Amino acid sequence: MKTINEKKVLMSDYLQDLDDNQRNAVLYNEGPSLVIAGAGSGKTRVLTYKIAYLLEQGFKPWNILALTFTNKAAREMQERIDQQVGGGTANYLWMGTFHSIFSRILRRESEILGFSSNYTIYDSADSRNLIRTIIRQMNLDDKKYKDSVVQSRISNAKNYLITPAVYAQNSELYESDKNAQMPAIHEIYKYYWGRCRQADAMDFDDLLLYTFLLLRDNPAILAKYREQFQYILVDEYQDTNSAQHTIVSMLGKEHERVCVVGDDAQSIYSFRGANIDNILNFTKVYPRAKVFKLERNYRSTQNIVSAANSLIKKNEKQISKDVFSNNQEGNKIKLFEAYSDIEEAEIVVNQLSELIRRKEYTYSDFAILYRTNAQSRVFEESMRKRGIPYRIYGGLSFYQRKEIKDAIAYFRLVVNPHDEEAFKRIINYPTRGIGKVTQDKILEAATQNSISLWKVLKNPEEYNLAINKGATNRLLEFEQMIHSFIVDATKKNAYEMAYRIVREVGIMADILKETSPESLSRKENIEELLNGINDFCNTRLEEGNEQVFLSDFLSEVSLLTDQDDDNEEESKVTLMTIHSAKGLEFSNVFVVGLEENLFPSGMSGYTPSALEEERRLFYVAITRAEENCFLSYAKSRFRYGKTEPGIPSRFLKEIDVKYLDVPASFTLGRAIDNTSRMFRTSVSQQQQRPFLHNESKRDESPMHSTKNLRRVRTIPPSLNPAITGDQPLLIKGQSIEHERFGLGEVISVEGVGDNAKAKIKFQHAGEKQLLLRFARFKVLD
DNA sequence: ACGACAAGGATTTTT
DNA sequence: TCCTTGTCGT
Repeated sequence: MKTINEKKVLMSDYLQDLDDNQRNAVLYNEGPSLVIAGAGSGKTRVLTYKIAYLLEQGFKPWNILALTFTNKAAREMQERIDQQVGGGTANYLWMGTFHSIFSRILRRESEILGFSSNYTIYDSADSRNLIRTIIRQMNLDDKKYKDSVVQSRISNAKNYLITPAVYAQNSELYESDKNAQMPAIHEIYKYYWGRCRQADAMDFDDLLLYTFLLLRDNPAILAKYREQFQYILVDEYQDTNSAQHTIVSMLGKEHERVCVVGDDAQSIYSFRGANIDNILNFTKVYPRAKVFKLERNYRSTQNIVSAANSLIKKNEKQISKDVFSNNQEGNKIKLFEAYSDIEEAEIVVNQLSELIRRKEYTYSDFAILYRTNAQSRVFEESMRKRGIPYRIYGGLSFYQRKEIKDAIAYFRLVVNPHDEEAFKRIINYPTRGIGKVTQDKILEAATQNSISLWKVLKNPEEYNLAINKGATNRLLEFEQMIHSFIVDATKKNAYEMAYRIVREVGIMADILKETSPESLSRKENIEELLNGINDFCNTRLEEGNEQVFLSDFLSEVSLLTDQDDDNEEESKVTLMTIHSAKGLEFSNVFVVGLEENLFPSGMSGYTPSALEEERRLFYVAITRAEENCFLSYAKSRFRYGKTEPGIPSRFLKEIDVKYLDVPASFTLGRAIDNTSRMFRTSVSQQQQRPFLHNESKRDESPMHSTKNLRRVRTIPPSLNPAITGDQPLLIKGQSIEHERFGLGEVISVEGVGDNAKAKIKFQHAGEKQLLLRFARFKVLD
């Protein structure tokens, strides 16, 4: 079905792997270009081939800036480029997420902005907590000032490059805040800004905003990066916010070798500040821009593509395009109607098992996509009953678990003692008799004097901390403990430090004093974390770094989320939200819960622009399917502890009916049938409900404990036993197999014993310098 | 300092 | 209904 295959491509003929439009997009590099890449049209292929082509044309990898939204996308692209150009060249590309690339720049240039190069990155929980603290300290009514709302307003401001000073002078913002009963937001923002600076911390939005300020206010620095980034590529341009858009324009200003790739029809992140106008207006901002449209869908059947087209046609705001498929016509999209959410799950699971039985699909060929995570439960239950293996995406990620955050908070404090959020998190965890009263006093003193909590702790007398002898001693003890870590952290490697901290600080002891299954899982998580740090160290050492510090680990980890590609062998049905499914594809897709007030979401307020985004979301959902797409809705649904009636989603009527296979009972446009709602609460419902929750509670913990842990590999930290002797282990010309880099040949060896290094040329991973003490490999001949 | 209990809220979430 | 957060009593 796929006309383009994934085989390794030779330099000379890879362009033949592209269709005309793709090839034109790859070959045009004279000025700005916009590649409109319809769903399934080979967008990543164009990007990777383009970069390979640029390298071939003589661009140096470090002169190419390629920005993505996820680490995963960056990683995948890097791998694919590496396969094409080899030699490890791809490692020198400036390729990564906006946030990781910008944080790299900021660490380098931090001083001029008044930050240290070890600045902490606050995640959104940190920033929300700080905002909550500030609201309280300002004696504002936290009923009116909801931390999440304030946070999102501040975040929005930052995404539009509005600093606190500018915010305070903007009457429009003030009016809007006043109307929302929150006239003091500009002040909260001001304090929040100052507090982050005192803490030597940036939140995610700051990484963009400070990059902008850096470039705007320092012509020499701007010139330097303009010169460095000779070519700029941006993936998923429809998801960029104003800050990202502006920074890209600044960097690309002179040469305008800017290529952005995206699909306006798949813009589904406006709630995170993404501005669809960035892609819609690209040609206005860059009048010379050449537009390439990739309209051939290689993924889905004609029916699926046509159905999706007929839906998205209803949107006003879009770039005209004519996506088509030359694949088989395929089956119509089948619509299922269910009485209840439970029945919906039954129908879906039945259909799924039937297809597996008949048509040689395996579990991993199926995805169940929904609008909200809460919808997963019934499907889980249904599949569990039938013994169908499944995997749920979403929920708490590894790095959001309490024990992991606790441990990392210690690491953070050691690397940057001014980190307020880390400080507050662990000052009394594990319990060491520093209670709320003492903490509040420290916080007050720090706020009054505009300094970090750590400075107060270092110098309690100077700030007249009115605390008793006992508390003073305990604070001193804490300070000394952290101090001793700080001293070591610039000498010892990250793993050693982390291990020591986790043990000495008493986190492990605290976890182990319980014996529940949960605490076992917590212990395992901490171990995973340590193993991950160990892995991280080893990788860095193999790459030739002399030493790897805790700060090195932290600067990476704060921008990681574990959108793991899980290497699970077992085939499983995928359950996820539509948002998380973007970019993925499955043979068979079920899009469920197509009801008013759910999809489109009731929270959207049904404003025209929100509805358009919901519609795009539906478009994304349908276009995930390669062969079969199924839609379903339930006439009643259990939500927030109550059963609620469901009306078929308006979107169902928007798909041209000729691509649909609808049940006899379903009349498009019909008003809901009142009688059918009444059935919902009858027998089966009431018996199944409690059963469902008991079951899921019991079974979920093992599922969750193993879930998401795959990010870090569990390899025991051991030195390579073969290397401990003094004799040279490797000789030039030998073949080895490395655990991560695969087959390779020894090019040269230098040093002996612990310091022995070898240069290895790997078949796929390019040339690498390995410190043999740490490298994990075996000699082949 | 911690457990028990009530109250309130409840999309989506690449970093 | 479930989760998080805050308060109260010990």
